[in-house]
Amino acid sequence: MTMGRPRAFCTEKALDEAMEVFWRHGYDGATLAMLTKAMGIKPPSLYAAFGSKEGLLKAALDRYAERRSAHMRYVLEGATARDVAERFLSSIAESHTDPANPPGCLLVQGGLACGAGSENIPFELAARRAQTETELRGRFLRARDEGDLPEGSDPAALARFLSTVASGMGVLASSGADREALREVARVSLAAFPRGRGAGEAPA
Amino acid sequence: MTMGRPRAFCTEKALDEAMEVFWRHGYDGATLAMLTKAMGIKPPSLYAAFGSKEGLLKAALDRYAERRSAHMRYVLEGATARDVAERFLSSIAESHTDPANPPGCLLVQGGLACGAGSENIPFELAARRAQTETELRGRFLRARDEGDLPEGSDPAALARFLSTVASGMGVLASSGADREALREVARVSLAAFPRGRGAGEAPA
DNA sequence: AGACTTATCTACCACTCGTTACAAAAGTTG
DNA sequence: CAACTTTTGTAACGAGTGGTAGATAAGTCT
Repeated sequence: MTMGRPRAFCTEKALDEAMEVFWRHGYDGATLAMLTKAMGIKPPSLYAAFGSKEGLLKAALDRYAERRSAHMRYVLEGATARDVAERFLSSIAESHTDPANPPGCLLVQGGLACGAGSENIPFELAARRAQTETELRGRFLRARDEGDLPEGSDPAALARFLSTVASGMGVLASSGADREALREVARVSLAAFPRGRGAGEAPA
Repeated sequence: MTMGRPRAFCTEKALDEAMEVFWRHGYDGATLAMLTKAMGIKPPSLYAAFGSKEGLLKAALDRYAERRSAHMRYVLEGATARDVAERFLSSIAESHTDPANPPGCLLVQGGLACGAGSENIPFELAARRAQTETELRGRFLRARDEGDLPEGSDPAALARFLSTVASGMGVLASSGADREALREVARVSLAAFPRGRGAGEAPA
């Protein structure tokens, strides 16, 4: 098919390894030496395939989003706004403590602050985090139109609240909190969420 | 008084400048060049006074905790558990968007993930974050004993929830969210908090 | 004054960073 | 086969990293 010497490594497997390194050490903390070792390739192969360290991160972020999209679709398919919130928080509690990955969220661990020369990385990550909030807001706007949220509810505020709690759970998981701790936070958070179309009841 | 040549810079002023650099760029992202320039001193003075880059961070963290202690004392003096929660979230919304400081929380911005040679930094920051949760938990345990929380309430879970939301607000502020956005999150979060000793009402 | 103690500055250390020439290797195409 | 195209490994690039000698300056002590 394609001409020239064929690539000796699997791009997707390599991206998975790179993702793990960025996840565990952050963008600045992840060195080319770590990345190339984990990916099992040498620097020239990395640069030929991804352009730069930043290009590699973006490719890894794309793959991360791709992985998450199935979960997010399931979350948004919740019958009611409250179902959606419950699914969202539960899925976060599980995924952020999945032993197959570093703890927390790549979009948070990747880097909230970076050094000289990578100042744009935090923006990139923030933009990807905002994506989730946008999806939730859209779903909650629909829920309000469907009469699925009480009158006084603010769909945008609820979406931002959930997304903020998710970020907080990322920080918590990154500190070594176990799955049960995250589930507890999810449970308490859900009490802030309006029930059906009426008023709430006894929160925890 | 003390013998030898007197120090030509003010330790506390220098620490404030260093704090700002760590806050804005994270531990790994903050280079000695940035730090010495901001502090207005040369590397040997820095090392004589603080021992190492890590020593400087810890000194800055101590100063950060000192600054916050007054706010935290005010928060814990709230009459009821709900007052405490309200004061806590409000104070976080204000302080994390204080234009006098970089956005967010130093204990989050400082570094959730670090590179080789500074793997212990995230632990240090996590330990300091846990301090706040511990203080809240202590206050809520007292509140329960005073009959200030409903029967089924879990003081530890509530403390962890608030501390998690605070971390999330740090991430949000770091993404450029304005003060009003954080206040909104605080308001919604408070709906998860039990009212008085009875059941809750219509949340937002 | 002179001995002593501590801080400051200039210059530099060994090392690591992200990135890239260059040539050899491994394929496809005529 | 030879021409072409792309990938791979070795080795290195300049720039910047955290950290430090060693000399000098600026004070206090006897």
